[in-house]
Amino acid sequence: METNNPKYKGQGIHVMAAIFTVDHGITKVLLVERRNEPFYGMWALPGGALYNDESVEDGMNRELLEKTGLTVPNLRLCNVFGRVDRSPCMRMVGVSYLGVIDRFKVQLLTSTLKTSNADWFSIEDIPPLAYDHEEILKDALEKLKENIVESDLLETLFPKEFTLPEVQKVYESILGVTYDRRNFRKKMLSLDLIEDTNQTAKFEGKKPAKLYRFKKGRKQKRIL
Amino acid sequence: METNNPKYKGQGIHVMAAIFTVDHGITKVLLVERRNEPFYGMWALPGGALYNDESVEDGMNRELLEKTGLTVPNLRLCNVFGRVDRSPCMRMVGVSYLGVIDRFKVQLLTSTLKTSNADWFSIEDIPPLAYDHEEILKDALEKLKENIVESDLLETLFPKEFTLPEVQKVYESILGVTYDRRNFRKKMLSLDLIEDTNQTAKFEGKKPAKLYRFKKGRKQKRIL
DNA sequence: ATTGACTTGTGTATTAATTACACATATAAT
DNA sequence: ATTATATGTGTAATTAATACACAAGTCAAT
Repeated sequence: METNNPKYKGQGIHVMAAIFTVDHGITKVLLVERRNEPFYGMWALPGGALYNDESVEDGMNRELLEKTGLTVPNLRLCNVFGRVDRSPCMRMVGVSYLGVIDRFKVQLLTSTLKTSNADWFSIEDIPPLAYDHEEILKDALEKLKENIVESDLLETLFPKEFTLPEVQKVYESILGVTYDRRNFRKKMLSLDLIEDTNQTAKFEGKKPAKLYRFKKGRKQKRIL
Repeated sequence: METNNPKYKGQGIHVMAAIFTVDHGITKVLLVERRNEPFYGMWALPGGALYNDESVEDGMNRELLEKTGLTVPNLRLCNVFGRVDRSPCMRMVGVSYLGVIDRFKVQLLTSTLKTSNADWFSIEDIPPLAYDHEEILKDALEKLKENIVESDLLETLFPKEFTLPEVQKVYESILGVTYDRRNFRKKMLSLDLIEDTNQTAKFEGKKPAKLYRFKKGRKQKRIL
């Protein structure tokens, strides 16, 4: 077979994830600090080399768990990075994934075998990244804007109850726009996606906001 | 480096393209007949193994050219197929691309070193395909429906002049819907994407239709 | 040359969706 | 009690999408 043809020899697949969160109106991304060469000490998107005995998606989930302790639902393919020289050691094709999660509802591993730190960085203030991860992150942010209008990605951020001002703030942060509160509410309520829980919660400390939840068994829908 | 770790050894990347065309109102896809094992004699999406000295995109373009003689502009990433056992010989991660082209404006190579035939197949009547290409094609067709509303994909089908009934028929074929002629025309003309050439051509043999062309320097736009 | 069949081109009225906009209410802090 | 702040609510205006019918250019048949 072609395994011994030098044309194809020594290729590998690199998976990495851009996991976003919204923290008090600031869109942030999850980065890890490398404990090994190459790029020792630099920050990077969590990820690593794909094993032979796992699917690409399984590899992505394994790497995320190993390097950050997180299991992120609704991960989706983001892009493929295929430049010949994008990795200094061997020919690695990069496959990026996109996800969102509520950083306050998960516990981050800040040190693992291969990472010496992990943290959330404002997308306005990203340190220099290993490999071509700056390009990959920039691309993922564009895809995030296209994808956040999908209801199931939103549910990943709000798996239980949520208030409408919370949801609005997420959209405004990620998309970099502002919406009229009445129109946003009207739109969300008209989609038959969420239901009132008849409870209230304080979102930002003043008048209590109504709590909603996603309806069961709904279809994925475009929200905005 | 990790090259000798059996966990990562013997991985490869497979690129393949789902190239669509619309032929007299029928959506068709380009397939090639394999001249080699595995899957000898079966039809498959054009593609092959990525070389070490080429980017993923370059590899896709090379494979397309080698196996079909075509250069397809505006090729775009479609999906990644990462199951462990999707290729019988070695671990191959599949990367699929999506494109459209006017089959009457290109010359197809019907026999090459690795293919004994190439042809356009109605998407309603696809033969059994090699590897997991049936799944990949089905996925590509869904993505085509999402992507055909982009102006630059449309321009690949109509690089020079075109009539509005032609464009409408393409949409109706690919999306499987019908549009009111007046509303379709109004929408297309309102987008500031196309301009009148002040010429006419016969589209389907009766009253001559006006010829339009895409404006230069326009931005990509969502059409429907 | 006339007729019939076929396809293209055109405008308006209706409906639906989006946008713009102002005030009352619940809570916390003083 | 007063003040500050964030939440909840309805209606009018604008814009976009949809529904719909007839005239005109070409070709083929007579």
